[in-house]
Amino acid sequence: MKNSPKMSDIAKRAGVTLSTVSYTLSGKRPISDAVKQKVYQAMEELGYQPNSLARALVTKRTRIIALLYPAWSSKLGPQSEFITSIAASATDHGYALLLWTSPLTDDEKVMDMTHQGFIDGAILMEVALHDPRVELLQKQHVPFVMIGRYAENADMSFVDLDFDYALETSVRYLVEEGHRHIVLINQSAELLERGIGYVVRSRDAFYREMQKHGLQGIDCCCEANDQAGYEATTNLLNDHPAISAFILMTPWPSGGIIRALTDKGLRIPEDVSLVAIFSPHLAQMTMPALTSVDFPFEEMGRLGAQILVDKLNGIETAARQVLLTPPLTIRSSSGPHR
Amino acid sequence: MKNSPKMSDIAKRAGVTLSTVSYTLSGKRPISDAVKQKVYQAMEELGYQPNSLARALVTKRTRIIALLYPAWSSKLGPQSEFITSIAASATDHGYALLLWTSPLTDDEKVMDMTHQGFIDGAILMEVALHDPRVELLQKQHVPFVMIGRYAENADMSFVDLDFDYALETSVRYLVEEGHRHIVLINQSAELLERGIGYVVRSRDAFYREMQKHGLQGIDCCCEANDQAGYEATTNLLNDHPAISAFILMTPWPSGGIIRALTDKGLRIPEDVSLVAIFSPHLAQMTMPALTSVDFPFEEMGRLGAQILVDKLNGIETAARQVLLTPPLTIRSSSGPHR
DNA sequence: GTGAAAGCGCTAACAA
DNA sequence: TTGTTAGCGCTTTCAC
Repeated sequence: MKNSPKMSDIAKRAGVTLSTVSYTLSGKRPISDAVKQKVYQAMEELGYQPNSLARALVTKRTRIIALLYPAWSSKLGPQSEFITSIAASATDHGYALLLWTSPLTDDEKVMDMTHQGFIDGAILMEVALHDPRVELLQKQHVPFVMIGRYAENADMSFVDLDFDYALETSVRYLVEEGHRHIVLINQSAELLERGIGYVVRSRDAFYREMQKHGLQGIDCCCEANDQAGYEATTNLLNDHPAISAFILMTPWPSGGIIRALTDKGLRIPEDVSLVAIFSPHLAQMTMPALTSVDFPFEEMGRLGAQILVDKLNGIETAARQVLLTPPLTIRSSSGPHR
Repeated sequence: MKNSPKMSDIAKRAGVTLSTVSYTLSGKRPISDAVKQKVYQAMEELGYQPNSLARALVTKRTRIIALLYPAWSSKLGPQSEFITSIAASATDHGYALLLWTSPLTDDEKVMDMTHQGFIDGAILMEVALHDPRVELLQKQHVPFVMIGRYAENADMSFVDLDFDYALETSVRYLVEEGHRHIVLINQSAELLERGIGYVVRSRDAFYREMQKHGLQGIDCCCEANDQAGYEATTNLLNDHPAISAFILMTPWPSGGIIRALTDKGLRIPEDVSLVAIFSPHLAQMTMPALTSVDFPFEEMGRLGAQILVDKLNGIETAARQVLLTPPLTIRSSSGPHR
């Protein structure tokens, strides 16, 4: 980092010019073997490392993509499962991933990094129905793809779980098993208020499907911890003793939920059925293992990165929209109502 | 991104020189209010966004730090809990976090990004006892801190959980509760073979403490999934029917472990005790909630970022070494042996 | 208080 | 096959 050799140093030592060194490195020009030898040797001897900052300044490509996620979800929780798959996929395509937390509030500074040329494109997480980041990115002509969806998605690329489908499937399954009193344990109230797409969509889809079956649903926002799950469940059970099924959108409270059920003397799945929308990992960590619409974090992350990279490479210019519909996997937490 | 205005454009429009614009922005020189006005207005009108790539080229600071983690742990699992806290902390200090997966195998390309001046410093995760990345970073004079430890840590900064302490504590607790046949469910065999610090240290500390009590321990590597947990437990129980306690180092198999126990007709904690070294979130997701040395992901990540930033800002030049010793939190998965 | 000009380390025309 | 040179968009020294 300190006084590192530059191309001119290599050139001097190899007895050629700067550009020859550059071309040797990039291979964009035929170079005689003799010269190649000398250049490589000089680089070796001096321990040369190209300065990609300088390179990026002229090529206008950094090979870095940003992952933008709201600052308030620093406890990203399960969402963080996206991160590793996006990063892995980006790496495979020769890109590095820059994590960039943007306070949704401060529109000005949000993109500080974005526009300054540090990134070639962006992936948005936790997209709200009306997300200021979307407009900003569009205005700045930064290529981006969303994990999640905006309200109005024409001409925008995204990858999302089809939450409408996920909740229809879950509700229908439970209803077919004879359940009539079903509750949706949704994400925290904060996320709902902020209008985060999947939180709103899940709730709406839940009620829509319940109505379709002539049933009245109950929904409830739950903070992402054990305790909150316990309390929410206890309260719900007190208020509506007829409840026989829960749909869980968030994993952290599930321990508390199961404990509350057990403490009430209710058995799973004999007395109460549980259906989750989790990653398979998490769905199988509880006892009993949860029936679940397995959330395809891995696939979604990979696809998101793929789509962005294609866009950056000019392979795909049209918007790509992917909605995934993984099947319901029946495990041990659900069964017929009796 | 496309034809964005540069400083010279602002200068022209404001009727001043390039350098005046630069100084107006940086505030490193007194500028008359009249000029300031004109400059700001011009920036406003043209929608100016400074190009930080160019800036970084001259200042030699990108305000980006890299998080290096081995490519093979793309399913970083719980380790990913570090990522969000590191990112949040970095953001607070004005740095962005660049995720960089380095194949431990290919020493050459590992640091591709590092040396090229794109990053000011690095945080290493999943540090092996003999980690090639450490030597590379040292050779390149890139400031770094480790989450985890090297074999030889003189003059190097790190933050780590004190696994010796964690295992001593766990074993001692179980022994005091009367358990004599204790097994350690460790991370996957691959991690152990690669010599990842905490995996090796945990195993060694486990046997050391068992020996201290005149006991013979059993350890077992387990892949990070439900099924592996089930099988490992079933096999262990068949081979050593006297086992009455498990220490769990990795969360994903725990569902399978609990199910295997239940299927054998063993109750927790009446017949078998479980002690985990997890994040509190995960420890409380199972039923019963796990007694655990709560893994301080949040704190470790925050501290790691803090230490690196201090180093980058020249506040702290000496190496800082932090070893955390969180207490054992007794929950419902453990009790006296009988 | 402001301006002129020399780089930062590289890429890529343009020439030979 | 190789050399020369003009930038990329900014910071900062040196002058005024």
